[in-house]
Amino acid sequence: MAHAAERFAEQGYHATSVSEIVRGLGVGKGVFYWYFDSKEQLFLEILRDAQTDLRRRQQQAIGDEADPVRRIELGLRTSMAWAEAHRDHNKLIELAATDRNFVGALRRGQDIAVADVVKHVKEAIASGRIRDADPDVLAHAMVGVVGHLTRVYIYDRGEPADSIADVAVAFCLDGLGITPAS
Amino acid sequence: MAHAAERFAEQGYHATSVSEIVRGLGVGKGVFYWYFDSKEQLFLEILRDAQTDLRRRQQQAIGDEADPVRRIELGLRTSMAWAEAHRDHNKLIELAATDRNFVGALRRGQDIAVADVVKHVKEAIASGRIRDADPDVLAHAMVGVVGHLTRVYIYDRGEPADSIADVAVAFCLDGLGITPAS
Amino acid sequence: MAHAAERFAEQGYHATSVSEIVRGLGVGKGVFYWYFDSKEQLFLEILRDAQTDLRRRQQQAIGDEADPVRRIELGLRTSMAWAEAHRDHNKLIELAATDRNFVGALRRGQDIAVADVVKHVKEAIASGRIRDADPDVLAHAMVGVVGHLTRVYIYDRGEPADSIADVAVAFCLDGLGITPAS
Amino acid sequence: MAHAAERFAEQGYHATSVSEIVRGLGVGKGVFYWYFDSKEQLFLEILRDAQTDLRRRQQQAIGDEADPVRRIELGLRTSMAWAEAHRDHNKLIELAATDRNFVGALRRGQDIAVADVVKHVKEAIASGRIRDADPDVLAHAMVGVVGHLTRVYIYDRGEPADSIADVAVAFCLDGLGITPAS
DNA sequence: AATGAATGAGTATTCATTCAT
DNA sequence: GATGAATGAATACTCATTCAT
Repeated sequence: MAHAAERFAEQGYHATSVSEIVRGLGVGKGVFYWYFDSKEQLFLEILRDAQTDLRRRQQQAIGDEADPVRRIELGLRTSMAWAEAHRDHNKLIELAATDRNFVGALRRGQDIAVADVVKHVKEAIASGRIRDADPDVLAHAMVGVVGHLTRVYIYDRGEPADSIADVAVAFCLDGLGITPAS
Repeated sequence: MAHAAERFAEQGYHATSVSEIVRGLGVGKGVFYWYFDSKEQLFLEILRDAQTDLRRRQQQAIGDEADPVRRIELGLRTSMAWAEAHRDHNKLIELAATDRNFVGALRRGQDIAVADVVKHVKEAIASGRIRDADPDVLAHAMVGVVGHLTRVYIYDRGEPADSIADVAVAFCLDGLGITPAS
Repeated sequence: MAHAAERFAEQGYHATSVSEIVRGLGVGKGVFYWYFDSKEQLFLEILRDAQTDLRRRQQQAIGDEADPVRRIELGLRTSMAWAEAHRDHNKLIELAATDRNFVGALRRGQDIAVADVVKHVKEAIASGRIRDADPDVLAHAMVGVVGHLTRVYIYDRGEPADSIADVAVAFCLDGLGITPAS
Repeated sequence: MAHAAERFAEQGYHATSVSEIVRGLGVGKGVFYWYFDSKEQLFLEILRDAQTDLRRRQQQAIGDEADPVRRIELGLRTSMAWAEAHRDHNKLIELAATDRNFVGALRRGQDIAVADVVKHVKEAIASGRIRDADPDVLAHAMVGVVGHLTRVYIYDRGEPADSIADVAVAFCLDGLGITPAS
């Protein structure tokens, strides 16, 4: 799966053939179909693992932090750090977004991720720390910021995740209309 | 080109065959190759037209507005309105981002679009209206917000562009650290 | 036809499209089909003209020469000179030999050409100037010599026709078992 | 390869489709591309094998014959016998001569074959058995005789190789200006 | 468990030919 | 006489998937 993820990330789903994947591993085609029903299922499996892994990292990072705003910040930073460390898997997530066959599975995972953020946002709104707006939209806005900045700065321009994360966090927290913790 | 854009948007580039495009138009396969050198060139042509059109709309919308912050806001709103009216073309732009063959052409167009925004941001920073940060990153952050909210709310959930644009604008302007015009 | 002959000679029959022929002439496709029923018929027409022209040249060259051996020699030399001057048409003749659709037409012309030579050979045999062998075979042997030497020396190596013709004639006349005219 | 050679010989290279080749063998199209990179490569492979085989036969036939003139004669006879037994492969050689894509490969093989003959001719000239002329031209003249007589008499008219070989040999040896071995 | 030869539907593209203008 | 847009059958080639070994 790691090898396949690499190939998919580099060349896209269609441009990567099963032949190429197994050749790169030095195994026969039969063994591929022993473990996976189809190329599509392989992709979905990698995708699910990626989403699961990202979520676990975020939960670890947030730990038992009490401040919801701080939790949001940790989530954003973890996203970018994870994306930097897992280029291939993150590329797969982008890939899945533009393919009819995968967009469903992708969304299921993303809904969960967004729900996590929404929880923190709601809490912060309740305590007056964040301007009163639709928490769902706010969460998605942050997802958009982090995703795009990752793509442009970390992937395309090769900048370090944490320096760009500083700007992303500043933009997002301001965008949420944060009032400093009293 | 309109019909092809529709098919590409719906099914993706690879899943849409030349056969299908011409069949849907009730014409022969040869006529396709009379007008386009290849399926790839067709896609690129549609992509370029889409990017050109979006940019023209933005320039029209901004007109000769003097306030840079207001120009940014108009740009954001126009993006979302255009995306709502041109679902297919916007989908194509998303598609292009995940395909090696198109990402180059896409980026060329996007660099121009971002440069437009960066100009306004720089001006606003110079006049102290926006927090002093890398204008390039700020512009990209806004692109991320608008793109993602469009995808999720306008496309997937079918909400009207202007109501979601209000939230997007609020998030972005706050994210820029705007100080109200004195 | 001259232009088409050139293209066919250079690229072969299949590799030369009707589009290319008319484009090179700056005319539309319609006019092509006004003058010719098909690409195949065009080829056959050029072929027939080429064979006719070669034969006329040979008859002119031979004139009313009385000596049959001398007539043979003149025929051989004229063949090579003509091939040098009409590279394209000669190439077409070679091309026709390997294509089912043209080999029939080609053979009809070649049979006539060979018959001309056979006449001289028979006469020379009758007068004891040439060894008594099947005149048909002898004629074909000479056709083989001239054709192949033309291909190799005149076309591929660009040598002048008359110098190579000297050797070809010597080989052929000796091959016929000529006894010097008494 | 045998089946493909047959189809190519009968219909020509372009008129023979990969589909037809595999259909005739009762196998799928994929298996063709498992063994060959392309239709072109298949043709080249058959061509090379044919040329290699012909040369081996000639070398076997000549053995350690001491007389260069006799070696030439054996070479000529072997050529015609081989052509009779390998109609398809010989046709392919003719086909290759008129196709830009194959003429290079063809020539490489033919240069070797001619070089073999030239060696014998040179030796015979040195010992005064053959008239002093360019041995290269003489060799090519014989190639022309044998090739053409094969085409006309063995292939088109179905005559036995050895009877026509007698005439070809007589013509060629006379053409070389042979003086009987003293 | 594993191989890799075999399948065949599917793809992009070409090109001789037609015909409304 | 002439144009060139339109046709569609045909072509070489790919690749996810199967299955006898």
